[in-house]
Amino acid sequence: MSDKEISSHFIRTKIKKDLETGKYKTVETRFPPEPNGFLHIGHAKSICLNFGMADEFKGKCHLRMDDTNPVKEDLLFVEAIKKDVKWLGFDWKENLSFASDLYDFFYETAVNFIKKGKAYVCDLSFDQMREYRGTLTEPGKNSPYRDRTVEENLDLFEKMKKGEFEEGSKVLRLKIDMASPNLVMRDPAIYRIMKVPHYRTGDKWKVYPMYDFAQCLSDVKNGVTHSICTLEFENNRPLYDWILKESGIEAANGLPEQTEFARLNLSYTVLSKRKLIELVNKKIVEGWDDPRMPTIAGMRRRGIPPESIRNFCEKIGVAKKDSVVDAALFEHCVRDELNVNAKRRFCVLNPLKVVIENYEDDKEEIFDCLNHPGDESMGTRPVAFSKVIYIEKEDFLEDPPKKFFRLGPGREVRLRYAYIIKCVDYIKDENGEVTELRCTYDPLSRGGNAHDGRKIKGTIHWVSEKHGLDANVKIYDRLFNTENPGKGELEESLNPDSLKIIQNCKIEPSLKDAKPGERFQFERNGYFTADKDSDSDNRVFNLIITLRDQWEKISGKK
RNA sequence: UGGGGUGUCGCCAAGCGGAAAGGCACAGGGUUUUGAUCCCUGCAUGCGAAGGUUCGAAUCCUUCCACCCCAGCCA
Repeated sequence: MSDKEISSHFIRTKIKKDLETGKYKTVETRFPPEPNGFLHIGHAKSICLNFGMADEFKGKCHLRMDDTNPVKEDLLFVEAIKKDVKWLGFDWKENLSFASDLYDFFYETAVNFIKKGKAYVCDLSFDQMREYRGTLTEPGKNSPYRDRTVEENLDLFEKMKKGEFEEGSKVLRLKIDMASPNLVMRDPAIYRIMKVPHYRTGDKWKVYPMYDFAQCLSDVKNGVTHSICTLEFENNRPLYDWILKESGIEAANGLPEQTEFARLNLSYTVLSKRKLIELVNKKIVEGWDDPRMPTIAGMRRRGIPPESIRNFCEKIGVAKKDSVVDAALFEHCVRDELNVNAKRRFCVLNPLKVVIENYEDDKEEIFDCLNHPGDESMGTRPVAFSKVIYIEKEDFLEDPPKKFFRLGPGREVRLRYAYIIKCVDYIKDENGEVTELRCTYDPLSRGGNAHDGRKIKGTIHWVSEKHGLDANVKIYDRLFNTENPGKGELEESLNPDSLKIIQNCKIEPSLKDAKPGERFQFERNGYFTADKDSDSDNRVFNLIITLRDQWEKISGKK
């Protein structure tokens, strides 16, 4: 990729400047997911940004599990996250860490805050706490427990840790300013009692640190310089800075600095963890890796190449403006990648039988078909041809319009790589549905070119009845019908046709042992990959994405 | 009506005082044994609005408007 393709964004500009001015000697970033769900395309933006900046400036990027809430987190998610980051093409090397590894450090730091008179144990209930906090327009008031002595606080916090108090009865708070116009600074709670075992530390702890406390401390501890997060944490930045400064911690790389960017929103899908969990729990989709999900796992199963996700993340840019990226841009990136790398194959989705009357009954011919018409280095594969073949039902019309470049009574069409055929008759069943075509072929058109130079406008794909194999194909479409399904109930905007299963499709023999992860273009139909449930007895393909279809527009307009 | 942010083409997004990049989408046209790909062409006298400063403003100043975030012992 050449430099001119990469337009700069404000974070890259900032890092460059920080390095030039010597503010930081090195760049260390981090991607800090909470292991309470699967990663999605929105996370991919953050992953590409964080790992991307580290790579570009020869720094490091940490993968840190932000696990400070034992009731939500699970090892299952940790493993899924690691798999997804790796699949996307990033390597955290030795820099994998867990906030939970730092629990002792957090605790000691909290104790130091108490000793300095900067933190206190507060007995206010949830409701009282809310009352004392004030509102957006009115200042809060000091907690009656705010002036406990250092000794008392130390003793109480120690007892909290030992589990001597009920959950919810006490919290440890920072002593900042209850009148601050920024609610985050109104004596935020940094430790709460949770008598819940943690998936990594077991039942060692009865108190757990909260986000604001753990995030900045994890960052310094990791040696992070540029702490990149999303816009909603902008209000938390003063607290991030306050904690680091007041902690007095010396950092080899200098204190980390938080920079916020706008999270990704994509039209026609949802990216909030809550909504995604809802889709899974309500069984609207088959699971986190349902190919319709915007999760990394779903996209992987769908067949979307990781390169296209990375390219997409580069194309959308990084800024501070709330925005909704057009799903069409993502689709473009997927097609762009697949067009270059997917091998071409034949698959007839809705078979219509064609008998070539003047072709010898038992004759067979093998055609060498290009794996990629634009890239000869990808080679060829042999495809067998015979008297009876299948073509797409929609490639024949009884009464075709002038612009229909396919088959109709008396019309000619080219069978790709094979022969020119002409429809001489067709058979219908009692319902009036066309069930079989009778055609003749032009023996002098072997390979597809007419000997007399006549122009054949249409070219269609085909599969030999004798040689072809059966397959089931899952045709996926967007999960939602509305641009912003995030508003309102999910059910209201679901696309009822987001999954259609087509059975008894005909595929060419070379597709027999296609494996998940191998991606093909089924010519004229779209890009497909073998599903994880596919095997050589029961082949199942997933539609990754269709080809752009000009005909759809032309015919739709008439 | 507290504080923090953001407003440049339908959707993203460069630009940072010298005179509106690029991508997607869309619309034309060309090539084509995938109605795919590819290749041309078009697409903001305008930068949320109004004033002002300047020879010159999307870029500086003033006022206004719109939208987003914050009152979890979530992250």
